[in-house]
Amino acid sequence: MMSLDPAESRVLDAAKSCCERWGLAKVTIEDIANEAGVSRATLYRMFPGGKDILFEALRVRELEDFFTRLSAHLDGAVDFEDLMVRCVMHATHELRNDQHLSLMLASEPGDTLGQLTVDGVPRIIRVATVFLAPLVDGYLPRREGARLVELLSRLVISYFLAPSEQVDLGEPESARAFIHAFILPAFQPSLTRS
Amino acid sequence: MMSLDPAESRVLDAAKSCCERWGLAKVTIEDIANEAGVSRATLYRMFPGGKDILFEALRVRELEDFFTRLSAHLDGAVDFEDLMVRCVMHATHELRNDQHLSLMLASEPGDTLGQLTVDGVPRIIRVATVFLAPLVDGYLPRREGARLVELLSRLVISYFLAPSEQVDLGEPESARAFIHAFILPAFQPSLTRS
DNA sequence: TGACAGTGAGACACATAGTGTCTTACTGTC
DNA sequence: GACAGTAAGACACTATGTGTCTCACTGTCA
Repeated sequence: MMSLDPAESRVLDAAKSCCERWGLAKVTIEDIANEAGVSRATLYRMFPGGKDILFEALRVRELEDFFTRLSAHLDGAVDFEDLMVRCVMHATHELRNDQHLSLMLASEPGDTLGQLTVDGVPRIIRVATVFLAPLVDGYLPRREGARLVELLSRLVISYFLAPSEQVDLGEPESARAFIHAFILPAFQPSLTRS
Repeated sequence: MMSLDPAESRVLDAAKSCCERWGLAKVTIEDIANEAGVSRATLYRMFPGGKDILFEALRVRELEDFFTRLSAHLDGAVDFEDLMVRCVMHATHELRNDQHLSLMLASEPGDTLGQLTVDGVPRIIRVATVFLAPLVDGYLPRREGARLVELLSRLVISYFLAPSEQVDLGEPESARAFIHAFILPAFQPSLTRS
């Protein structure tokens, strides 16, 4: 999406690492400014509104990075089913390997869960749609594609947070079976090809 | 040494884990009280003086635990040299494997180094002497024993903080060679046996 | 050279959070 | 039923963080 200037990016990196060290609740604007090597004034100039706006920006950046990495794994998909399977599989892997996320879940479960299940979900779905819609476009009408992306986003998050004994979306066979059983039937009628 | 009552011990555990989560600078008395499941009032009753006194007590406890574990490895020593070698070896291992210590060194290098090199050293040497003097008593006069313990304490700390390319006090052969070359000659004349 | 945008430093009033001390009421024990 | 120990919370005080400003400095353009 829109790329930040290097200074802003440095500040977000600082926010991230401060957050990992002390937890969201304990970080101060001053900590972040020091870590980034900028003055507090500059930080307020970049992110007017302070901590809230800053961490909001950080979440947006992380989210876009997430989907950028995810998209990279989706290029070679040979058909619709394959695309879906890769999508949920790699999204699941990304979530499971996300160092920052697991630290946040450990130290601030409340806020972090909120970001994954309540407050943050609309944004997640919005960003997911922006990134994934182009890939689905070849297979489904735009509206159906959006519905699909939303559905998969919710499912991946749910299975990540509360793993199932039946389904492991990180495993190719399991993911494929899942997609085959629950996703394809619902969207088959709208499929414009493959 | 003197054993704390269970409640005080719980508070110190809480202080330790809070400290690991947020760093010494960011912990509040309230955090610790909550973690320990006691009221702030009780905590002030146990440790009048607040945070300083509390963390002082924690350091004392950690130090005594350290030497208690160390002593356990020293029982089977067959002669003076063997005792010295086991001592520096296991002390070095303890330091290297100390989770809490390495977290502190990573997140608050300044204060932690202070505790290992400046402010804390007198206490370390005092506690080391109390714990180790009895073991050395059979070999050296009391005064010489104290000098030895102090010397070894300083050396172990130094080699732990700044590993040498020549010497690894965690390795049996290296530790033995070191003791043989630098410690024994200085104390041989005072040795009352073996 | 002189305007200019961006910055760091720090003053500031304000808000929030933490501290240390008390009083009160509750709980279990002897 | 006295007693010790505690939680809860009121309290004044302090420290820390916040958000906004001003000002002086620096490098970059014309």
